[in-house]
Amino acid sequence: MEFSIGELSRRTRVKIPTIRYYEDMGLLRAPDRTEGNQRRYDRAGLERLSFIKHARDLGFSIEAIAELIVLQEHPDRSCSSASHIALSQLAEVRSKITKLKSLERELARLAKGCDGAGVSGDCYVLAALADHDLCEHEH
Amino acid sequence: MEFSIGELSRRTRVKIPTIRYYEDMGLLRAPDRTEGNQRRYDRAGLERLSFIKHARDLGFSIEAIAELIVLQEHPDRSCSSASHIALSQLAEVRSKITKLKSLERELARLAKGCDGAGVSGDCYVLAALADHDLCEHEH
DNA sequence: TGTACAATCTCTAGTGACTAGAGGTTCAAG
DNA sequence: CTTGAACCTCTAGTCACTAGAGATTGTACA
Repeated sequence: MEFSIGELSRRTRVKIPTIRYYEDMGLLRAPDRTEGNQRRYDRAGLERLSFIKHARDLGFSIEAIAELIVLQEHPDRSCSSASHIALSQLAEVRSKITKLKSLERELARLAKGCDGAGVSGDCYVLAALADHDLCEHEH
Repeated sequence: MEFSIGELSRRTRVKIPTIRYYEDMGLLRAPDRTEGNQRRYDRAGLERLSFIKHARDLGFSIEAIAELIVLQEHPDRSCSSASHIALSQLAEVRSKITKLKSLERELARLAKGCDGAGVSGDCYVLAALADHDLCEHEH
């Protein structure tokens, strides 16, 4: 079973330039080529790219994914760093959520103060941005 | 009252290269210079930069901030676009929160499956990333 | 007034994770 | 054998900065 890069792209929903980018970054092995120099992937390539896609969707960085791939290729090594990577990603996601929630509160308050009907000289959005004291919380 | 760029940076907690970047981007007016070509800011510059910092902290893009500044400088114009900008920023923040919450659930599950004690051949984190069927939800 | 040295200047290049486009070549169906 | 979709490489652009080189200036202290 052999796939062109387009076929691989369709199956994984990863765009073609992104696939080539992952190859450049060393996440994907350079696949075999046709005589005319076009990439031909096999099942292993498909699985590897699915792994990468899945990890990217979960917000892992390219660097973290590279580490995870090394672990995957050495099934005898301790997986403590895999666990560590996942936990720190989780911590990061949680801290982002916390921050965004505070932004949400602030923005909702801001937006409620202005219905867009007046002139900008009276606009609460602009006033609040200019004067931090109008904020309820620090951010 | 005159500030050097360093003093302005200290007061606003915006880094010096970032201040110069905002000037390049047209968010900050080019301030007066000393004879030796160093920037000297006044109160207006400080207030403008505080406005920008505040908006950036709330996640507004440079482009959106530029629009807000135009409105600020024309107090007679309708503020409907200010309201629109704030509302769409709010919508974006909310959609990010939703996405991150779903990632959080998935990552928590992933991390719980591996305590980091085993070898990576048995690692649930790696297995789950390789096989999407092990996920509870689509993402 | 001299001298250190911290602060500032401009400029280029790098970050992460792609995306867009130019200009050329190859594959596969009819 | 022809057509045209798909592929190739390469460069440059995105966003909002950040880092560093190499030169100049401002200021506090002796």
